[in-house]
Amino acid sequence: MSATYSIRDLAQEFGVTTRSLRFYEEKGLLSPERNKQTRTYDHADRTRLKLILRGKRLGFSLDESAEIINMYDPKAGNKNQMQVLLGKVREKCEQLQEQQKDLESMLKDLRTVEDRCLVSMADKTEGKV
DNA sequence: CTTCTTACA
DNA sequence: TGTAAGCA
Repeated sequence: MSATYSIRDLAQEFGVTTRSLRFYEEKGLLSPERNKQTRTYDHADRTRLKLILRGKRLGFSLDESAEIINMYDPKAGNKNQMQVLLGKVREKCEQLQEQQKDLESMLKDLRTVEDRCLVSMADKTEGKV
Protein backbone atom coordinates (compact mmCIF):
# COMPACT_ATOMS: atom_id res chain seq x y z
CA MET A 1 0.00 0.00 0.00
CA SER A 2 3.04 2.23 0.28
CA ALA A 3 3.48 3.97 -3.02
CA THR A 4 7.10 4.15 -3.97
CA TYR A 5 8.88 5.83 -6.82
CA SER A 6 12.03 5.17 -8.74
CA ILE A 7 14.47 7.98 -9.30
CA ARG A 8 13.00 8.22 -12.76
CA ASP A 9 9.43 8.49 -11.66
CA LEU A 10 10.13 11.56 -9.60
CA ALA A 11 12.51 13.11 -12.09
CA GLN A 12 9.93 12.83 -14.82
CA GLU A 13 7.04 13.98 -12.66
CA PHE A 14 8.82 17.12 -11.53
CA GLY A 15 10.72 17.86 -14.69
CA VAL A 16 14.18 17.53 -13.21
CA THR A 17 17.06 15.22 -14.03
CA THR A 18 18.04 12.15 -12.06
CA ARG A 19 21.32 13.95 -11.54
CA SER A 20 19.51 16.63 -9.60
CA LEU A 21 17.84 14.12 -7.35
CA ARG A 22 21.18 12.52 -6.51
CA PHE A 23 22.64 15.97 -6.05
CA TYR A 24 19.92 16.96 -3.59
CA GLU A 25 20.62 13.76 -1.74
CA GLU A 26 24.29 14.64 -1.46
CA LYS A 27 23.26 17.94 0.06
CA GLY A 28 21.20 16.13 2.64
CA LEU A 29 17.85 17.26 1.31
CA LEU A 30 16.72 13.82 0.33
CA SER A 31 17.32 10.44 1.92
CA PRO A 32 15.59 7.75 -0.11
CA GLU A 33 15.58 4.18 0.97
CA ARG A 34 18.26 2.03 -0.57
CA ASN A 35 17.26 -1.30 -1.97
CA LYS A 36 20.39 -3.00 -3.11
CA GLN A 37 22.22 0.00 -4.56
CA THR A 38 19.15 1.52 -6.18
CA ARG A 39 17.13 4.32 -4.65
CA THR A 40 13.51 3.92 -3.69
CA TYR A 41 11.60 7.08 -2.85
CA ASP A 42 8.45 7.14 -0.76
CA HIS A 43 5.69 9.68 -0.31
CA ALA A 44 7.69 11.63 2.24
CA ASP A 45 10.61 11.92 -0.15
CA ARG A 46 8.26 13.11 -2.84
CA THR A 47 6.92 15.80 -0.56
CA ARG A 48 10.41 16.91 0.35
CA LEU A 49 11.34 17.16 -3.30
CA LYS A 50 8.26 19.27 -3.83
CA LEU A 51 9.41 21.60 -1.05
CA ILE A 52 12.93 21.74 -2.44
CA LEU A 53 11.62 22.86 -5.81
CA ARG A 54 9.29 25.37 -4.19
CA GLY A 55 12.19 26.83 -2.27
CA LYS A 56 14.06 27.08 -5.51
CA ARG A 57 11.22 29.04 -7.09
CA LEU A 58 11.19 31.38 -4.11
CA GLY A 59 14.86 32.05 -4.62
CA PHE A 60 16.20 30.09 -1.69
CA SER A 61 19.51 28.30 -1.89
CA LEU A 62 19.62 24.56 -1.42
CA ASP A 63 21.24 25.12 1.95
CA GLU A 64 18.42 27.39 3.04
CA SER A 65 15.78 24.95 1.86
CA ALA A 66 17.61 22.15 3.62
CA GLU A 67 17.73 24.14 6.82
CA ILE A 68 13.99 24.67 6.74
CA ILE A 69 12.87 21.29 5.43
CA ASN A 70 15.05 19.36 7.85
CA MET A 71 13.43 21.26 10.66
CA TYR A 72 10.12 19.51 10.09
CA ASP A 73 8.89 18.44 13.51
CA PRO A 74 5.15 17.72 13.92
CA LYS A 75 5.61 17.11 17.63
CA ALA A 76 6.57 20.70 18.23
CA GLY A 77 3.97 22.04 15.86
CA ASN A 78 6.77 23.16 13.57
CA LYS A 79 7.01 26.45 15.40
CA ASN A 80 10.73 26.78 14.98
CA GLN A 81 10.43 25.84 11.35
CA MET A 82 7.80 28.50 10.79
CA GLN A 83 9.87 31.09 12.59
CA VAL A 84 12.92 30.39 10.47
CA LEU A 85 10.86 30.28 7.30
CA LEU A 86 9.26 33.60 8.17
CA GLY A 87 12.68 35.10 8.69
CA LYS A 88 13.92 33.75 5.36
CA VAL A 89 10.86 35.03 3.56
CA ARG A 90 11.24 38.50 4.98
CA GLU A 91 14.92 38.54 4.23
CA LYS A 92 14.20 37.46 0.67
CA CYS A 93 11.58 40.16 0.28
CA GLU A 94 14.04 42.78 1.41
CA GLN A 95 16.64 41.52 -1.02
CA LEU A 96 14.15 41.59 -3.88
CA GLN A 97 13.04 45.12 -3.00
CA GLU A 98 16.65 46.17 -3.02
CA GLN A 99 17.14 44.58 -6.41
CA GLN A 100 13.98 46.22 -7.70
CA LYS A 101 15.36 49.54 -6.58
CA ASP A 102 18.61 48.94 -8.42
CA LEU A 103 16.82 47.79 -11.55
CA GLU A 104 14.65 50.90 -11.61
CA SER A 105 17.74 53.00 -11.23
CA MET A 106 19.44 51.26 -14.14
CA LEU A 107 16.30 51.52 -16.22
CA LYS A 108 16.18 55.23 -15.56
CA ASP A 109 19.79 55.70 -16.62
CA LEU A 110 19.33 53.58 -19.73
CA ARG A 111 16.36 55.65 -20.79
CA THR A 112 18.36 58.81 -20.33
CA VAL A 113 21.07 57.46 -22.61
CA GLU A 114 18.45 56.27 -25.05
CA ASP A 115 16.98 59.77 -25.26
CA ARG A 116 20.38 61.30 -25.84
CA CYS A 117 21.02 58.86 -28.64
CA LEU A 118 17.72 59.69 -30.27
CA VAL A 119 18.32 63.41 -29.95
CA SER A 120 21.80 63.04 -31.36
CA MET A 121 20.56 61.05 -34.32
CA ALA A 122 17.74 63.51 -34.92
CA ASP A 123 20.15 66.41 -35.10
CA LYS A 124 22.39 64.69 -37.66
CA THR A 125 19.38 63.69 -39.74
CA GLU A 126 18.08 67.24 -39.84
CA GLY A 127 21.46 68.46 -40.90
CA LYS A 128 21.59 66.13 -43.87
CA VAL A 129 17.96 66.41 -44.87
C1' DC B 1 18.78 -0.45 -21.39
C1' DT B 2 19.00 1.58 -16.56
C1' DT B 3 21.22 2.84 -12.13
C1' DC B 4 25.31 4.18 -9.56
C1' DT B 5 29.68 6.51 -8.55
C1' DT B 6 33.29 9.59 -9.56
C1' DA B 7 35.46 13.23 -11.81
C1' DC B 8 35.55 17.23 -14.51
C1' DA B 9 33.47 21.39 -17.13
C1' DT C 1 24.06 20.82 -12.67
C1' DG C 2 25.46 18.68 -17.37
C1' DT C 3 28.23 15.22 -19.29
C1' DA C 4 31.07 11.27 -19.66
C1' DA C 5 33.39 7.00 -18.20
C1' DG C 6 33.35 2.40 -16.28
C1' DC C 7 30.53 -1.02 -13.58
C1' DA C 8 26.79 -4.01 -12.27
